[in-house]
Amino acid sequence: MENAAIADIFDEMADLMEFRSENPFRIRAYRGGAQAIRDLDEPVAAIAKDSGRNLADLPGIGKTLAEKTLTLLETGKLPQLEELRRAVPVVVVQMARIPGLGAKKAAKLNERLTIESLDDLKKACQEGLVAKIKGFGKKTEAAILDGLSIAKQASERIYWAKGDELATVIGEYMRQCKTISQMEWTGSYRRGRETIGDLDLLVVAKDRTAAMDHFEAFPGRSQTIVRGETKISIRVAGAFQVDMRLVEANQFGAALQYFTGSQSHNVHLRRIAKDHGLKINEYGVFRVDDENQVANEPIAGKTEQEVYGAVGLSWIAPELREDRNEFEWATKNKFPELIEMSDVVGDLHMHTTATDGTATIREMADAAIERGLKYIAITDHSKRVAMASGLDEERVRAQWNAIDSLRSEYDGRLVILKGIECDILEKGGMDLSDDCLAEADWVLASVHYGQKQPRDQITERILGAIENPHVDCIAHPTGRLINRRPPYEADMEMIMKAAKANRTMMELNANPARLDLNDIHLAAAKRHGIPIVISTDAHSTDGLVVMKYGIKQARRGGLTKGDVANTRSWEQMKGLQ
DNA sequence: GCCGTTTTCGGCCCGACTGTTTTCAGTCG
Repeated sequence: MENAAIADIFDEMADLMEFRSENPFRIRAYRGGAQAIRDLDEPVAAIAKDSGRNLADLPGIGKTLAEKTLTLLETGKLPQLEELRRAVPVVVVQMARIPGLGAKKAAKLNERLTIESLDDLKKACQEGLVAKIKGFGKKTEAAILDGLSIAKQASERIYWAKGDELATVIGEYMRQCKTISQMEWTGSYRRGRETIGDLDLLVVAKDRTAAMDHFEAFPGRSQTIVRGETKISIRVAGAFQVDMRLVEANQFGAALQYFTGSQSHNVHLRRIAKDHGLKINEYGVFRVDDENQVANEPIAGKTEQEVYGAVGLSWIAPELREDRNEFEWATKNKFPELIEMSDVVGDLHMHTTATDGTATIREMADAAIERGLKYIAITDHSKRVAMASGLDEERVRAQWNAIDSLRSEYDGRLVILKGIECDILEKGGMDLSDDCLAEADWVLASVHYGQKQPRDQITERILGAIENPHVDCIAHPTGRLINRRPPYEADMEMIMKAAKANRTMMELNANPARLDLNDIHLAAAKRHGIPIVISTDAHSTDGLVVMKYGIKQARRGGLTKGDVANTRSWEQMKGLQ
């Protein structure tokens, strides 16, 4: 059983325990355990097998969760989970996803009314039955009816790239509001998570009412969820939630830290503050005396640097704030110097009109020069990908000849490499002959068919490609599409060991729907010492723009310039192959 | 359920907003 699957089970247990009003700290412990296992950069199964190590030594995992993990590894099942699933009706879980309803209210509704589906709930609201229950009223009833229609949309997380577009549009609109003197996006968007659940804007404004009015007048707004003294939430583009918080200028750093999260990062930071006799909230850092009295005046808060500095830590890049290794690094002030967009000098995965791209080699080359790149590899599909009219050996050689004759024209400006994205066949082996692959400057190997093969089979296929001496890099190594398609069942630990042993690189595909490898895998690859290649997989000249999303993901994985191969010149790259 | 320079019990991050309340629970982040 993979780490992610075990983590999902602990998370589900935490969710279900909420419906049973269990001790909230016990619930938090399960969530903490889930995160600890999800964030491991090695398989928990490997630790369990190692007689010299103990699962309970992992932070956040104690005796109980260690035992449950072992049970899951051995049997694939957990009796306590089955029990919880039986105890909590599915419809209650569904109800709790409606904005405004939580576990407690959903459980109460189920207890007082006969509700077996969301349709039953709708009917109960329409008949006025909900408003009669103690603790519920007319407004809650109306809110549930409203929430029912957007429950699915509202709970959907969007790609970071899509969030980036929205944030840009809203940001430009908000900048027209003259009373706003300071403004910054916070939350998971600032941390660069691959998906975004909502957007959070932090603002300093002289006239708060005017700032809120301006926000509420955003042309894309469909609804105002709440509006108070310091916080307003609206829905835009259908059901997507955008929050704005107003703070004083001397609180900006504290609020920025607070709202950037992650939640578990904040919990950890506040615990450290407590040990220092301090208290951190969104208004600043405050001294707490022996009597537990909190001082009126903050000792820090204007900048994030001040806030972290107050507890003896150096500033932590938002991409690292997931309560993984960042506090250890901050204590020693030994952070990885995270990669920057300007470090990238080459792009080694792109398509042309020869297969499913929309631009010619020349157009891609010109676009690459405009972006300041020094080299690109043209990597069209191989023949197995018939849908994209993949290249057979004759056509790929013709393309390489064309590249040869273009080279002099681009001499000194851009190196164009003869590449291929060669399919790893379902039955194993490469789609083009070794003789052919040997003629290429750059060979990507990737799985497009038979993605649902069992673990052993698909792992073997990928291992075969890694061991092929002509293959330079494994493209989109897990095949996942965010929110749409799960990763291959492949054994990533085995794949990484083989990649290291065979000097095969691994791709971070920067397409916002892929971002493959993910942050955890990137950290694992770094631990193994495998060079990562960040590539756009562009199918048009505009497609080259996605490199920035890859950089964001790489930073979350803790990668430095040195960890990423295409920050080197092509001459130096050849040494890695 | 986890954890320990307060170590085997007793804590566990912190606050805004809403609705239905007459002082607070639930939800959300």
